[in-house]
Amino acid sequence: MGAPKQKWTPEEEAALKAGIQKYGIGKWSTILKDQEFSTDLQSRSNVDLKDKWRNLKFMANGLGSRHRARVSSKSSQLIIKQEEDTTTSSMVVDTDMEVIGVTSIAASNELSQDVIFKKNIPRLDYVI
Amino acid sequence: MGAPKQKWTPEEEAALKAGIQKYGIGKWSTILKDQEFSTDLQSRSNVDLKDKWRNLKFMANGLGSRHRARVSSKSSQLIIKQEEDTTTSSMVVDTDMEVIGVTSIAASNELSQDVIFKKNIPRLDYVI
DNA sequence: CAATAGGGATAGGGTTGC
DNA sequence: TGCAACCCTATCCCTATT
Repeated sequence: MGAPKQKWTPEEEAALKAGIQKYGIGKWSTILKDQEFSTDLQSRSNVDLKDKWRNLKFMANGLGSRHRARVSSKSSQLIIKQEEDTTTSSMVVDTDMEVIGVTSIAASNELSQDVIFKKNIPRLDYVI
Repeated sequence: MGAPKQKWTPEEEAALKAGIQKYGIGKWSTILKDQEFSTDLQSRSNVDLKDKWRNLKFMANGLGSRHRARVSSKSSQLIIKQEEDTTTSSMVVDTDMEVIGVTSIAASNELSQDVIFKKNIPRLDYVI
């Protein structure tokens, strides 16, 4: 094992969120190359950023980890999908820099759903 | 609520140790997939293997269970680290199939420490 | 080939039952 | 009550795809 397990610090988490605000979801390498974030994220790879974001997403939706969410009943299943084209997506961020929402628009024949979440107070009623 | 506490048999324990000899520490799923061990370990998961190995490790180091070990003073703390590349690691096993030692070699600039243990007679003097 | 998405595996803290 | 066995899940790995 390269690193025995490097826990994410609040600084790293904040840098990741700020990077997502600036470039959008899925632009992990772009975020890493930005001097604004590269200092805090020095010890992280683009894959690390992807994995951490996945984890944050599921933490925020109030259902716990992604594995727990997968065993929920089909009727209440949350299927979260991101749109790759940042020009068609928007993000909502509160004053504390907590990402509270991401809305994406389906392109062409690709299915898409909105993902809306908040860190401490899940707003599942917003989710369709 | 989970499984009714299935105690490890000597056969299972031996299979686990043999698997570790063959593939190295941390290759739990690989061990389970090997037909040589899958029979004896049929009722065990990769996580079970990991947990059992952790118990064996702490039993062997003479400090008792891992929960007790956590309250020991920093100066006497044992920090155990494994090298992932099995081609650079070796293991020493006695005739009774008791794992008595594992030595790993640091790769490139990565720090590494040896872990040496014995089941009944701790050999802490071997640990640096 | 560099990067991303997603499934899968591992590590380590926490919990439970005997 | 201590400990072996088991659970939870953040982090890390592997592979397919583009």
